[in-house]
Amino acid sequence: MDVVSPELNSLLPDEIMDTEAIEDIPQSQPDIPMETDTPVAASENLSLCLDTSSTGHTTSSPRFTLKPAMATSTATTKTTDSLTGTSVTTSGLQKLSAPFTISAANHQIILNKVASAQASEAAKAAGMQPQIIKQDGQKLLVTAIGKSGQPIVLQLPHTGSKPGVSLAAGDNKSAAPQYKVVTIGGRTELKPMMATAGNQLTTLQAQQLKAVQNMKPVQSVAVGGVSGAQFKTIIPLATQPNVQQIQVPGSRFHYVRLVTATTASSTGQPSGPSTSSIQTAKPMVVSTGAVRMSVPIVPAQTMKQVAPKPLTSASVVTTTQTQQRLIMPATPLPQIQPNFTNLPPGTVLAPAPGGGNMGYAVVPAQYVTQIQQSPFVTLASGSGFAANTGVQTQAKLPLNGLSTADSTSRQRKPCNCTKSQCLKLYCDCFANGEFCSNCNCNNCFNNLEHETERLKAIKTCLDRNPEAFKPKIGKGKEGESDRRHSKGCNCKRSGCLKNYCECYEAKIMCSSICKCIGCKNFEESPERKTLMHLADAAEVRVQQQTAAKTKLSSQISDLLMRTTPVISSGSGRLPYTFVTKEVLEATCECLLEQAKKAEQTHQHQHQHQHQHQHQAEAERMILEEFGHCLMRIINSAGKAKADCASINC
DNA sequence: GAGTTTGAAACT
DNA sequence: CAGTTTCAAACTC
Repeated sequence: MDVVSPELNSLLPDEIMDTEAIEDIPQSQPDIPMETDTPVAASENLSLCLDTSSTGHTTSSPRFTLKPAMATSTATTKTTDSLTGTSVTTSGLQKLSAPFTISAANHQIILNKVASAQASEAAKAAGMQPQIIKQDGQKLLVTAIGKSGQPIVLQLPHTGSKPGVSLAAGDNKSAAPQYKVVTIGGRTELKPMMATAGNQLTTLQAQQLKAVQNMKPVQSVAVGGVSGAQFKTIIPLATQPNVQQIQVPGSRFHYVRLVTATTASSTGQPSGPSTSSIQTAKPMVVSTGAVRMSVPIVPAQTMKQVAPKPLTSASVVTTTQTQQRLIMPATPLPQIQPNFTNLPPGTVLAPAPGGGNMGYAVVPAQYVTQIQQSPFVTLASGSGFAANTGVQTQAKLPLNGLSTADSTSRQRKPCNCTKSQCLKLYCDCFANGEFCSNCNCNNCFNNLEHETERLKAIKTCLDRNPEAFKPKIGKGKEGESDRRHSKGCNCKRSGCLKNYCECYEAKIMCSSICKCIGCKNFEESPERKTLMHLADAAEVRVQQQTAAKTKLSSQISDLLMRTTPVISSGSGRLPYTFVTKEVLEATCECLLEQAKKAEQTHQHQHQHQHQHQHQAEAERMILEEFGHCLMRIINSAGKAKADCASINC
């Protein structure tokens, strides 16, 4: 099955198209030629279809396919998955608002991206309907309507549904208050939706259509520095699997991940637990036969488990039907909201503690990793996706030139900010989109407890520089190095050979865009080569020392293994009982001291000596010392045995 | 560990 | 946009 058109493939960001990126996203920030505010083109109307296989509601191996939607179609378009029979029905509004549609055998989600308010107005005038989804199994409609661009999430209960039947607009007879309508602006409403007895979501009420008109075209929630995005990203509330938005930095596309809450009720009844849990998401692996795609989740760091920090106030928006959590602000942030589109890469909305009515906070995706590590939060796992247990690793995207693996395997340095409140780019934590954790900072505001301030700070940074939270190390131009600093350095005194230089620090060479003076950080630079050699030598030395310690440790362990049975046997071989732990430790100290001595001798007197000669000399010295140690042990043992014998006599 | 140097970020 | 100040990390002693 190949449902991905070549044109579509060409539009996809590298992270998606990289067939090797399923588990390992390339380090470099991809060049994504899609950062534009232009209205959505026909080719951009994609349908993400979840192929759930024939097992029905149990999605063990979800597969996603990308389908180009017929943006220009004014009539209802029905797309059928050739493998599963999954169908997606879109209405004529698609002409005006290009939706992202996710469909599955039992789940469907439509994410609208409304091109413009005018388009919505036109839609209303034309009496067009919002997206209609019908599907075997659970129905879900997620649309993007709301006043002042406030997204609204509409959701169908997780009840087994009959095959979908679309109803005509205006059918108000079947009030189905199962749909949770949530606005980013802080209004949380429950609005009845029109649906059939079979819970088929068919249309929106006129007032909701009206809201569509008023929606600002730029209201994307999670945007990797994309200004003026035309998308609306909506998070469904109560369905299995859940959906969490995904933003590929720099990409115009918004992706969603389907996640499942552990306790999500399959009957659509409200669930009890008040504790919040945001389901861990997995990279969506899109398989279309010839094309494999993974949908990256977090652009910067590995997300292991998604779980919100313990909250001091209402932090969970729980729908009346299920325990879905909406990760969106619950209160209006008029002065900030418009800049949701410019939030750091992968920004999601997460619960904010102590916020009173402010139920949710805007959190860069990287923060989620920290949030989820909270011990207070249980990880929701569910039946939607198989293998949903335990720690999960999300797709990895670069963080300032470092792959996620790099950035996560390496413990982040704690910051020491004193005056910036960790809300300026001076603070590495803040700049990297992370909460401060185990830092040495003073008066830190880079935490959920100061969400409002942090949000403003993010806005300020983005106002100043829309790319502020984008990785600084990205791909260079064609023909140039794969990695280079996006702005270039401006060094004057360091020669770009110290960590003051951002290029050098990122282990890349300066490029033509650098404005440095006296740069020595270029390919043929002798100074740079010397530094590299020194660094290599240091690394080799560390490796050797590690190997020596390992070897010695192994030998000691071996020795203990041999002697212990003798000691415990009480066989009368008294001398061996002297090889006690204390004796061994003393012996090891002697050997280590000898090794240090050999090293010092080499450094001070024989630096010209070849490496292998030095090693041999060091080994000789250590072995000699070992021999001395053994002799002392044997002598002591012999003496003790003699003493013992004399006592026994 | 204290003090200095450095260059990015922030400010004017 | 350029010059200056602020800031925190890198570096030195």
